[in-house]
Amino acid sequence: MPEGHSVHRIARQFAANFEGAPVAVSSPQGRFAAGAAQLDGHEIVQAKAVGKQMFLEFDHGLWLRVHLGMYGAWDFAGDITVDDTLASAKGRMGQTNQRGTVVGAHEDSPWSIGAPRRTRLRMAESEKLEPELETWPPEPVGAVRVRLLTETACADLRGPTACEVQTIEEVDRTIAKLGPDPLVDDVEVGEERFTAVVRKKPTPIALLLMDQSVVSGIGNVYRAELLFRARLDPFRPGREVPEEVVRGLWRDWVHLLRIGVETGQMLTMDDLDPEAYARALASRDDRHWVYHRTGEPCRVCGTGIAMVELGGRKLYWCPTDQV
DNA sequence: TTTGCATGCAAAG
DNA sequence: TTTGCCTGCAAAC
Repeated sequence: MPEGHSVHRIARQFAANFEGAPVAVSSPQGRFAAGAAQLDGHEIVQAKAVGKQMFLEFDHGLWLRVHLGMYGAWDFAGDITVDDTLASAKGRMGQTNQRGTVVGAHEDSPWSIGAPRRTRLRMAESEKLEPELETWPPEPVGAVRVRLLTETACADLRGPTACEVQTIEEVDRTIAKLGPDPLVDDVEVGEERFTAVVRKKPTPIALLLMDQSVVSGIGNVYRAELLFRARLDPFRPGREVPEEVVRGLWRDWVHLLRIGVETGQMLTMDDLDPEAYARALASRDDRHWVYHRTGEPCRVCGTGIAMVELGGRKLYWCPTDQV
């Protein structure tokens, strides 16, 4: 269940492991057989992420567009190398806590990015112990929509909302519909675009933050946390939010997205004191200000965290602090 | 053991 | 506005 940070990490994985070599493209599940045939045997020349969408450019000018949606995930296998920006996640892999649980198994790792998938993680661990028992290429697990396979690396996609072949014109059209992404667009230009749009709309700011045509990459977790960090009423119409507060939301998104891409986790309490922050890092249940904390006391004022369904998604906020 | 929920979107109705 | 995508997990039986 990825937000923008996961998709940028996936694109970096492809850039580090799949560019510049012929890729066997197949659809073990069958639903993408025609598309796979259009790409099979070509080289990936570029991996690009914009918001929650990822695009792989092949050497004959066709692109693969993937959107993971709620359930989608990529599983990587084989000789997967990570660049420096992903190395911290690799370092956490295989670490165990006192109960023997793999720390970070729910988080993005070099081997699995997207909705939680444990199967491939276990395979990656057993591989270290008994590499001679591993088969290559690995047997597809579940409904694999598309498999990208080089001599040394394998990527399986399951459960995506979107997986299609596009021309460059179609890619451009898709991207044109998206709001600014701090890791794609110049952050100053992005701030102006975001601020101008928000300040015109009568729509509640909570809905605008989730609107991918207003700003790219924010999902339900980051939405709730950004609003709390700004101490902003989620229902305030965009055009009634003071300009400096709107700009602050954008700048905080730039900040949180960078942390998310670096760590593979949606860390939103970095403004805590160091001790509390360390506790938050260590515990999955203690990680957010308001997200998924209905009825629990606000970490600042103690008021019960409120929740309503807005636009089909759950919105969490502190009715006392967010005004 | 079963049920329902979930970090999201697009297509169908 | 509703449905489908797919799967892991937590909560309820």
